[in-house]
Amino acid sequence: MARSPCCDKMGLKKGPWTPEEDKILVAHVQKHGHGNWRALPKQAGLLRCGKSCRLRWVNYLRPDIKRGNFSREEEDAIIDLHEKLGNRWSAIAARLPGRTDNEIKNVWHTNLKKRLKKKLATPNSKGHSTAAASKCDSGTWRYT
DNA sequence: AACATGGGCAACCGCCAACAT
DNA sequence: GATGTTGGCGGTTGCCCATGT
Repeated sequence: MARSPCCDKMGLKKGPWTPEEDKILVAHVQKHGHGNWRALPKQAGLLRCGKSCRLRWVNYLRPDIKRGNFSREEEDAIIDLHEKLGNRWSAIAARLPGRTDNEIKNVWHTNLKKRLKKKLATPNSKGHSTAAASKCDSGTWRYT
């Protein structure tokens, strides 16, 4: 299938978004919506590709996004959903209002790292590899 | 006080599926 | 039905900051 020549276009900005760009994007989306991400940056006067705009909006600028630390309940929900759904971050995010797939993915990776470290530090269950994880009834994780 | 290391997060890349022509 | 376009998703990378040495 054809690949979309998105960010490789010359003259498009990459890297962190500035507050000015955020303002422009928010104002444009609130006024016109985001029917066409590809056309949006041109209409809004942003030197970004549509993908970049969409990502910024979905992961950071959306008004319904809940910022800040994850509660214990949310973490438990992520763990539970991950067990059921696997790495379907968007599906998990859909069940956690105000959270984005990117955020959940980040949390998972950092938590997984922590848990792996913990597990290696306290090898109370011998012979487990690190290939897969499963939840025990106590809420702790086994990497089998 | 300076440097090294690790963690957390935002953003990018590449692929795929759905839709349009 | 074939081809092109767009949006969406998951994996990965790079930067910044906090902490340790």
